[in-house]
This record gives sequence, C-alpha cells and structure tokens, in this order.
Amino acid sequence: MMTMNMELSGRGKPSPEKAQRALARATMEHAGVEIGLNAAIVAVKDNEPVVLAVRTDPDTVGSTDGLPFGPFSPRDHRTLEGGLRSWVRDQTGLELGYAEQLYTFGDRGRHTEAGDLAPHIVSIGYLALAQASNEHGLTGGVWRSWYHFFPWEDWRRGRPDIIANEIEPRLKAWAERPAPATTPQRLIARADRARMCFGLDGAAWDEEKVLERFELLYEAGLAGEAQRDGRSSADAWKDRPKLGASMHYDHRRILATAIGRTRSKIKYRPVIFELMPEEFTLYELQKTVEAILGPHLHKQNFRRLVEGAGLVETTGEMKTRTGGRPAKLFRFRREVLLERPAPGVRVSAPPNRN
Amino acid sequence: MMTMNMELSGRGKPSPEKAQRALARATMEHAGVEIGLNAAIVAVKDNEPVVLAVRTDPDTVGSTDGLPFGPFSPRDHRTLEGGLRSWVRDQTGLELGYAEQLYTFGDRGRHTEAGDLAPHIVSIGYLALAQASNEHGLTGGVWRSWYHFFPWEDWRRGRPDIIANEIEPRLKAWAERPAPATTPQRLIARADRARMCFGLDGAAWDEEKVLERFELLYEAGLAGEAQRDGRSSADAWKDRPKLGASMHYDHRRILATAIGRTRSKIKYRPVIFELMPEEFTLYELQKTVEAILGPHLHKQNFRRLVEGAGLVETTGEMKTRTGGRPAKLFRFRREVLLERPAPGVRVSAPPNRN
DNA sequence: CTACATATACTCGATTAGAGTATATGTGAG
DNA sequence: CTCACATATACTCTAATCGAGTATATGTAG
Repeated sequence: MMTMNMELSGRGKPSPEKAQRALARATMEHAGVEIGLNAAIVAVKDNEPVVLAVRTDPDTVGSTDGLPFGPFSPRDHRTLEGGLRSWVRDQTGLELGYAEQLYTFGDRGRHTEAGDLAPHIVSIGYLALAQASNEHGLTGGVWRSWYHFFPWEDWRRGRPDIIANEIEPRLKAWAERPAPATTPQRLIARADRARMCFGLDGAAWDEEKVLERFELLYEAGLAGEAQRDGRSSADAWKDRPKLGASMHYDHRRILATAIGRTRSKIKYRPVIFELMPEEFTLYELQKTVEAILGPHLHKQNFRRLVEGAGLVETTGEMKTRTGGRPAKLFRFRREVLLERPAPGVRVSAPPNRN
Repeated sequence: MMTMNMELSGRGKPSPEKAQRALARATMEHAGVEIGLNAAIVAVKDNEPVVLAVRTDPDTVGSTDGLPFGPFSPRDHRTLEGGLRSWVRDQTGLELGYAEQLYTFGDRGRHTEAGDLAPHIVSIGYLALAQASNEHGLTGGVWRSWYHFFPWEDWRRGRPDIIANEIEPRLKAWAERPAPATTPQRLIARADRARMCFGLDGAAWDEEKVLERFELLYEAGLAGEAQRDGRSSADAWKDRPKLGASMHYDHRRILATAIGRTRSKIKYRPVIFELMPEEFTLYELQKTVEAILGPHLHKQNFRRLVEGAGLVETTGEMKTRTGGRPAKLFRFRREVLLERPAPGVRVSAPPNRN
C-alpha cells in the first residue's frame, strides 16, 4: 500500500517521477478537492492489446500496477487535456496522439488504500490511443496486456475458461446470498445481472460491458480491490485466487471504462487507425480489431465491410512474406471523415458464442 | 452579464437560491480547484423536449438562463451523484430518477464571465431524465424547450430555416477567412467541418452531433457566449442576431452534450421510458421519440420496431378520444433488460433529409 | 515442382429496413 | 342516424445488408 505523508510541509514542486506523492502532498494543503488525471494509454503490440502501467510504489513488496496519473493544476494548464499531455510527456516520455475523456471518478470508499479520512481526490480518466511503433522515447512504465487485468475479456481463443471455472460458480454462490436490505427494489436481481454481464445460461456476451462486469465482480467480492477496500462480500473468497491482476486505487475501473469505450468507439469512429502503422494489410487490420473486440467477422466479410465503407485505400504496394499469397498494403482513407457521419468498423454482434 | 463580487468576505452558508454565489465565494478562499456539479434535467412536456433552467442572477436585467448547479463537497456526500441529487432536491424540489454523468468541463477561457483570473471551477455535467408528470414539487427553475437554446436542432417540421438563412451564410463567410496560423495541420478544414456538422451541400444531418455543432458555432463567433468571452471571431457578427438563447458560463455546452447523449442513448438503452408516463399509446411514444430525435420512422414501421424488440407490452386498456380509432395502451416491458444486451429504439439514420 | 498458406473474388440465402396499401374503429358534424 | 374523417393496426413488397460458403490467385518452403 502507498503510505501517505500526513505531516504537512511547504508546497512541493511536482517532480515527474514522484508525481503521485506530490499530488498527495498538495491535497493536504487544504481540505478541498484535488483533481487527478489518469491516463489509460492503449496500443496493440504483436496482436496483443496493451496498456501502459506504472508501479505506483516500487519500494513496496507485492506492489501492484497503476495507471499513470498526475495532478491537474489550472495555474499551469489551460485545459484538462493539456495538463494530461504535459505530465504524460514528463512521466513516460510519450507524446500522446488521440485522447478522449472517459469518466470522472469521485466516489469516496471506492479506493480506500489511504483510509477513509484521506483527502478527497476526484480523478478524471482519459483514454489515449498510441501506435506501438511510436514508443521510441518510452522512459517510464511498462506495457501490459489488457487481459492481464481482465482475463475474462479475452475471447480470441473462444470463451475463456475462467468464466466457467471461477466466475460462474462464485457469482452463483453470491447470487444465492441475500442482498442487503438497503438494496432498492428496482434493481435487477443478482443472478440476472450475472447472467447478462457474463453471458451465463445462454445469454449473449456483449463485449462492451467491460465496466459492468468489473463492477459486478467488485461488488461480489471477487476482485482483489474489494478485499483491499474491506468489502465484506470479499470475505467468502479470502483464500481463493483473485480474478485478474489488481491495480492501485480505482485504476482498474478506469481501465475497464477505457476498454469498453475503445470497443464501442471503433464501431462508429475510425479510431482503430490510431493503433495501426501508416500502412497495413487487411488481415493485420482484422487482427487488431479482433485483439480489441474478440473474433468477429470471417475474413471475406471483414474485407468487404472495410473496403465497402471507404475506410481504406490501397497504397499500390504489396506485402510479401505473409506466409502465402502477398497482400496489398492499405492506408487509412482520411476523406471518409468528410463522407460519412459515423465511419467505423461496423462489426455487428455475433449471434451467440456460448 | 453576471457581475461577480470580487471582494471577499467570510465563508457564506450555501443557500439553495444563491448556491452559485456561494460556490464562487468558496472558490475564492484558496487558489485550488473547486468542483461544481451541473444538471441537465430533461423531460418531455406536450411533445416538447424541455430542460430545467434557472435564472442565475434574477436581479440583473437581460440576465440569461443557466442549468441548476451546486458545489460538490466530499465531506457531505460520499458520491458525486449523491451530492447532485441532494442539492437538486434542495434547489428545485425535484427528486431525480435516472441520472448519468456526461462530461467534465475544466478548460480555462471557455466561460470568462468573471474574467480569466477567476478561480478555477471544474464542472461535472450530469444528464437526468424526468417524467413531466412528476413535477408536483417543483420549487425552483422553469422548464424551457431544448430548441429555445438550439433552434437548429429542431427538425420536426423539416429543416429549420435558421440553417439556410443564418447559419450557412455566416459559416461560409467564416470558412473563407483564414484560420489562425497556430491551427494544427491535421485538423479538418473549416468549410468541411461546417458541411459535416450542419449537413450543408447535401451532406447527411447527424442528429447526434449536437455538441460538435455548438462548438463550431462558438468557434465561428455565432454563439452569444463567444462574444461574451471576447472571442475575436465574434466581432464580425456583433450586430447580427445571436443564434439560440445563450446560457451562463459553459452551460449551453453541457446542455448540448446532454441532448447529444440523450439522442444517442435512446437508441441502445430503453431510457425513453424514463420520459414517459406509466401507460402510453404507441403514437405517444413515437411523438416523444420524435421530439427528441426529429421525425424518423413512419408510424407502421415504428410500431413493428418497438413491438418486435419486445420493449412494450399491452396493458389491456384502451385510450379513447384519440381523435380516431381508440389506441391500445402499453407499458414498458422491464424484462427486456434481461433478454437483450442493448435494447433501445433502433431508429437508423434516415437517408438524407436536406 | 508441388504442397501449403494466405489473399482475394464471387455467390447464395436469410434477415431486415424502408415504404406502401388495406382495413378497423372510434368521434363529431349534419 | 349516418357518414366523413382521423387515427390505429395489419399486411405486403422490394431493396439492401449480413452471415456464411465456394472458388480461384499467388506467393513461399521443401
């Protein structure tokens, strides 16, 4: 756990390496609210979707990953996004390209590492997309697979075993236990939530519901963070393996939001090309889409779809050494932005893959 | 314009009516960041989509509307949404039902009513949906049509004249003027942005791009807020009528975000029923959808769509006095949430309505 | 030179979306 | 009382789209 310096000293200059400590210190200076910016920086490396993770406290044994984060100071930066870009540059050496705001997390009690009396940090989560090739200057952080934190989200080799072996039985047990009396009547029953979130009992799997799934696991005490935060629901699973790697604070929630947003957004905006090199084959494009979404379309239809939507144009070049017939190289066709209101990789939901 | 009291006195207790002044004052007390929560509370009254507006400063002549807003104090409220519900109750007497976070606005220079040196307020915008019938206890604020603030968004009687008469010529003139040299190369040209946003020159109208359109008008100096904020682009239109009613601070941006979110969300979540009474006819449902989206489906297909998706079930009752054949009454079928991953009113974009 | 792997083109049937036609059943004017 | 009218509801038709399959092209590796 991160230890916070409770004695106050004068205002500390934020240093890139210890920005989080600076943030904690700055927060002490008044009893108000401090703004933290969190970045889920996403890329695809070797067909694996990855996110940039930092060790929040490298000195402690058993420490966990976190997302890069830093304070927002309105004195130094005119915009939130500008502030984000600035300290991401300082902390990691990366120059962000595409970035969008995700969600603002401000609930007390969701990240109680420092105790409930800690100063309040409202964290604004951002999603950034980067090309794996652009990482020449990476000075901090390490790329980790999405699926290291969310193994149940990886459907590329079919339904992940962890769902049937760990998630389904534990959620069913949790659904059997009575919900607290304070639960509003309008809420959907635990068993139904589990079924809809994880596609149990023949329900469809919706790859966009990443956050709903994580929230459910947290509530049911199956996420490591639940035990850390002292949720009583976690007691039942104290000795069982945790599901996916935990992260600091509520960073795994932010990452879940980022994954869900990425998955939905590539369907109506051409953001997939933010993750691709300048030139690529259609198969490489498909593999990238599938890394993010799970396997969807068969090859021939993916081709028809992408070309038919005017998303790409050929460069005239060929890529040989593909292991078979050489493939045409394509590039993103920017003009599509001027032609269609919502261009994206329109893969519709597969019928049912359970 | 709102004049702010720049002399500081002691801490004022926030009173419902003057919560915004309290917020401004509280913000003065330290140089940090203050969190404000803004609510776009939406309902549909008599087939008109409305939002709850408050006069931010009733004493000043020519004052403008704003959204209800209040400070977030982590001491008093565990969650952001809890804080929102609490002061909405205090300020307006409304008990919010459905609410979701929209976006966090924190850019300096976007709302310079109090000058660029003003303390920094980061405002978190929320969308809330209410049934018009539930307003028994309304004690503050007044319902205003969306289209009072965004006349160009109202396509229920065809393409609004304001687009051809005011927006198109002024945007074309703006596109002729050179963009500032600091503009990044990757940005889309002004003329193309205008075309895509407002469906000029035969481009399709995308009803979801509400925020993009407002941002463009602001940038081009056609929104009243641009002149208020001293944007030079507004100089060219000093004497021309402003487009839509302005709002305080950046509240019109938040409302634009709320409208866009509502328009997109009803297509994949059954939130339209948050705006409907318990029982309704299919035609009333269609009129409500059209109030929000603009006219879309013809009656027969809308019926097929909504019934086919399992969104509604008949109550067995009929509504007479419809002016024609009596209509069956329907209610929302909650079980659809357990059957489909993304149930909503799936009206696809109309071909082209220019 | 041939087996193999991948790329690419084309076909087919089922489903769906958009739009039109036909019929049912109230209200209200005369 | 009756009939024009307005709205509700059912059914049909056609084109586009989607998922899936088949066929063919063109490299590399042994």
